[in-house]
Amino acid sequence: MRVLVVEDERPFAETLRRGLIAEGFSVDVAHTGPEGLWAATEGSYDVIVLDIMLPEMSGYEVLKRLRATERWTPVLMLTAKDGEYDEADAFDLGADDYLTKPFSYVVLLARLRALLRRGAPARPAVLTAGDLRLDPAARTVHRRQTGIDLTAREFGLLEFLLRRRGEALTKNEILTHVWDAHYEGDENVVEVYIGYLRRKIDAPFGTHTIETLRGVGYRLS
Amino acid sequence: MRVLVVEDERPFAETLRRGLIAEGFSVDVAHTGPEGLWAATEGSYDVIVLDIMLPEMSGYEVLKRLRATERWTPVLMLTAKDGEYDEADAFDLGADDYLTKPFSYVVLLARLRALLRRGAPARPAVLTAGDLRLDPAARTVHRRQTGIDLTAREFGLLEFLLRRRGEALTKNEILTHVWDAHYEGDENVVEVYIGYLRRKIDAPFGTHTIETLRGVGYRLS
DNA sequence: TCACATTCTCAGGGTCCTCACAGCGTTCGC
DNA sequence: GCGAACGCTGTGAGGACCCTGAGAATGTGA
Repeated sequence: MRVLVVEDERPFAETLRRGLIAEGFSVDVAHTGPEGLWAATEGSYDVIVLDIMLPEMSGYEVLKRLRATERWTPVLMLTAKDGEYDEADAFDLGADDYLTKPFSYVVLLARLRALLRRGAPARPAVLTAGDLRLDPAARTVHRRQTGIDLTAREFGLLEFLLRRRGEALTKNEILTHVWDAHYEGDENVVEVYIGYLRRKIDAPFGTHTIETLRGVGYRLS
Repeated sequence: MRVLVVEDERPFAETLRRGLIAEGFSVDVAHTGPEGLWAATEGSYDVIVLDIMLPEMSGYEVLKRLRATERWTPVLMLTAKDGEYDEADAFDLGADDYLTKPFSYVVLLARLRALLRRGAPARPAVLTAGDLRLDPAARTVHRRQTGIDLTAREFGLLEFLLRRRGEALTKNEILTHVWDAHYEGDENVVEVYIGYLRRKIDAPFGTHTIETLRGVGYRLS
């Protein structure tokens, strides 16, 4: 099992390396963000331990760029308690687990093994946007700790928006994907359902996830 | 496989050249920025090794100008540890990888091979002009770190100008492309929307992106 | 069969965009 | 330096566009 450790504090990285090797892992270490990104992209690791505070390029950025290349190697992020970034960000970007420094070595090992057991997901199982999470398999939606009940249509719409997060989507596009390829009705039905979604996923939380692009369609942040 | 090496320190450039030839590459060397830019633009290389510190024109500038001509040859940048520019800049400008001097020759070779395997990246989706960026898919516009809100018409106009960057465009041409092929109204509407755009993308930033060509039309730098 | 949830249609109302127009400033030719 | 052509911009009307509440139609479970 190959592990990549991206960590700039050399003594700490060295301790980790030795410990993991003792456990039978094969370990590579990178000390900067770009170095880590390159290794993660080119090497074939089974799991990556990624510090958030890194020189030159943050772990945050490394993870983002790695996922942008469609590589879904499990990543365990190390976050400082008082850091600029937190767990929400980590999950948002596609981290599979995280640990807050300082942590016990035993816990790290346990989490690593858990990640390895799980294996690399073909693609992230859960779709997220900020603290909004949608699990297509379980057909559940959560914001923060709260579960949200959606009807089938609402769920389909939200899933589509999440899968194309950040893209501007026309009502027509939405209709053909969420409704039917040859749907003949009025586009207004999309507006109506966007309204329903907003009342369930935004209004109660004071958030503003779905943007209206006048004359174009909608976009999920 | 053709490699272009742009590097001003001649002994170092020569060492690189010999090494790469020994590996079976076909190698050209340029010793200044303009020379390198010309070679990169005119020749058809599979990969370019580009030093950042160059006489006359920095590697930074060479890369920017090369990408401005819509050439997406993979570029590996060589950065000095204490340099004025860093890796973040390199990536931002469209470098595909970079190495910090001093580096091991073996590492350079490995990275070069990785770049060649990956092949030339597809043309990036975003349209840019200086620090102005427009993403057609997301329908977003940014200048520096700031997001800019545009109406549908404004967005359509800016996208058209960006796609034909550097070209002189008559109002008529603009009307038929951004408005409608058989638009019957006054050409003044173009002037009006150019005005709107300038107030949003130029005035707040003290820039001057859209030129007026009196008696002709407009041109985006 | 009834009650309820869900989907979808429709129309009213508010908001923001688009564009015409006219006056003013700028540039250019003579 | 003058006049005319050209471009810029403030104002405001009209309308396209979006949101929403009401309720009909359809589906579903008890």
